Amino acid sequence: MSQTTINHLLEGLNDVQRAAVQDTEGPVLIHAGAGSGKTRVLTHRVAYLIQHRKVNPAEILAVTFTNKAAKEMRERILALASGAASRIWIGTFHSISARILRVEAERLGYERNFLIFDRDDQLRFIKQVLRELYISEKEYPPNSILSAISGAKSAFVGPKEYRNIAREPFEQTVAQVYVLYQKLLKESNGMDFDDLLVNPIYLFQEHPQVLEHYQTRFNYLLVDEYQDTNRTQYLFLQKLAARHKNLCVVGDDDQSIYRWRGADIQNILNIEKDYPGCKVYRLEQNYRSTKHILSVAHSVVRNNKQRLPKKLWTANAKGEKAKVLAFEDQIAESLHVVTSIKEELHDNGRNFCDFVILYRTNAQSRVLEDALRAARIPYIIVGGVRFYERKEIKDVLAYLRLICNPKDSISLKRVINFPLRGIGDTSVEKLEQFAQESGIPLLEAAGRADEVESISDRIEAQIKQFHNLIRKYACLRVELSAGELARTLVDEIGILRKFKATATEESYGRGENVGELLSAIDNFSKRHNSNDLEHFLEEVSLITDIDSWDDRSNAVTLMTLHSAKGLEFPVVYMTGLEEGLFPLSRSLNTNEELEEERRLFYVGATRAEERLYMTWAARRLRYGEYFENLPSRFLEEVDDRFVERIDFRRTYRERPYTEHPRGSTNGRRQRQEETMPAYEDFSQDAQSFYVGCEVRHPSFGLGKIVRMDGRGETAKLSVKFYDVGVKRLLVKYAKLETVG
DNA sequence: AGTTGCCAAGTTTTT
DNA sequence: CTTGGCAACT
Repeated sequence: MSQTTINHLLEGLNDVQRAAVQDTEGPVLIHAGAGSGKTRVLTHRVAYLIQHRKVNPAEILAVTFTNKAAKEMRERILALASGAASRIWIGTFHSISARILRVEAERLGYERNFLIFDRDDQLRFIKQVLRELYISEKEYPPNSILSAISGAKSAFVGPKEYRNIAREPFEQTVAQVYVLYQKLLKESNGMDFDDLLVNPIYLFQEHPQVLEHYQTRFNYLLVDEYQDTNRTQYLFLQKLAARHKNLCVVGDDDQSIYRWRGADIQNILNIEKDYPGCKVYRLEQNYRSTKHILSVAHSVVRNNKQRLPKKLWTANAKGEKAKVLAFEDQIAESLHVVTSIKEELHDNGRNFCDFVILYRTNAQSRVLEDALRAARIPYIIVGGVRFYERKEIKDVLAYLRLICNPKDSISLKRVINFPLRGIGDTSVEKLEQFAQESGIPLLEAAGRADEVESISDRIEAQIKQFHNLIRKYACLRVELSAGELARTLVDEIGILRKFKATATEESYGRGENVGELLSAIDNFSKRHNSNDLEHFLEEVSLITDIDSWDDRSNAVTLMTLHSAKGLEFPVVYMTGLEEGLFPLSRSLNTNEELEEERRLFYVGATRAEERLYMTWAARRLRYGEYFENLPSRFLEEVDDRFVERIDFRRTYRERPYTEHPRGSTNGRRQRQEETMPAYEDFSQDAQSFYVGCEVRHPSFGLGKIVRMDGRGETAKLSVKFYDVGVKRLLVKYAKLETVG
């Protein structure tokens, strides 16, 4: 490759970036602050490896956080390097593992056409296990058990180890379920998301020659968003890098926001210990945001104790001060966001796609949507109910999955009576029992329904018909493309006609969704020039909303703060900045959780290039009830040098402090007085409680309010007592007094 | 077997 | 305000 090309690769990089690109051998850790051009470093590094170090592209493995990021990286590398770059493996941990496991599945006792089960399927399995064990779902909620199992897998704790460390009754129950859950998954020839990460490690442990193959195969490893890897992912990388140690990880401890999902911040904090001789680079120049925006982000995140000291800087302009806007309620908030967008469009000549509206929880999107729709502003919403998780979509997919994988009993149970065939729960149970006794998959049992005495002839005929239907399509699969097959199937089971016949707006939408699914499959068939239904199903199970988010369409984007990671927008609205919502009240129990919320704020703020708006509402409708809110503590952590604060609330008459009969006089109380809007009946409260307030209860002792629903004497409080834990109390009845 | 309607519960965040 | 689960209908 010519010298000019190499220079071209290094041109326009700053000194640190250039050094990080050229330092290709051995372990490298790149601390990359928000907007510091880390994607640039990664892509240039890959291109540099190929062009300058003459590395075979097929030896490079690049791991990203989302499929979308993978796609982008591939495009950018292709632009820099030759077409050979298409042979690089780029993907998420999940998609890469799936790709490896497709080849190696049989070594682990799975079939190659194993399926990937999503959360919904996982819950069905858990429920089935609970039923078998006669464990009550009330006592042990399937959701909690699932999170426990998922947590264990993220920490690479298998069923046996889990059983050994399980102490409390809940954990022991989980241990029991865990074993059977895994057994059931395997019998269905399926893996859940976590298995995709765990199984390659088992594979490497049990088959050293396989590990060796992949170690040689992937000579250069690059990992993006390293701060959000978990223990299992760490082990995966460790195994692969053990020989050559050519591991380059890029991350930012301030942007670690997936601790709740098992991400282990130690992975980044300890990498220098784990990889002796590891080179460390710090990208601290930000190219994205104005000085003011960076200062806002920094003022908040600097309050975290668990963090590597650092400060981003930028040569960009100071820009406008960020805005902190207060509103009466969530309606006023969303209306103002719309007004502000219109102003920006008009005054600054922006496009719809320049805006993003961020929020902490998906439930907050509805009001914003309403306001945008009323103003006829086009918007795209990322997240919420995912397309591939909609009922009608999952039903059609369940057919396709069953056709691909006759062992998939979960899918079978989903569709055996959809559309209605008169095969009820009791018949399915009988069939299941028969399958279990004979040790055959459920579908095969369906084919032999005549052997089950207790099933009536009429139902038996229905079951057999269903069985034949699946068999027919299993055969057709060879002749038809995935698209044709799905279309024929949907036609035969007549669900589109059914949706049409129901003629409600809802069923109409469902029909449309199924139509959309069919064209997605068609598209896939064309794009891949293959009739491989399995590949489609795999892609579908690993796809996320952010992956399909189309940033070219000209619309305002709405998404959660979590989804926003890695993206940037000229104008950012961070909404719902209220104590209890952001930071979320559930995160106030431990400092670790609070710090994660703070990092989330940091991620949100650093998405902004030019303008940052932060809004909060004094009252917000939640669970169909209005809640009183205080502004988020994060807003108070920001210095007024960087923000302008505007209160859009109608000014109520000032309420003299003394009107509160028993108002205490500590500092906290006062602060609340300043920020709390005065309401008609507020002065009648015997006492004022607020989240974070310390209280005394005659029998529970001292505690702290962690949540407050409603106000006045009908308010419901969650109080975390230092001795007895969290209790739910009604102000009216509990004899609580404030401490101060 | 399937439909309707009531009640309870719940929301973090997602690969 | 929504969703899911369950019970009591048709």
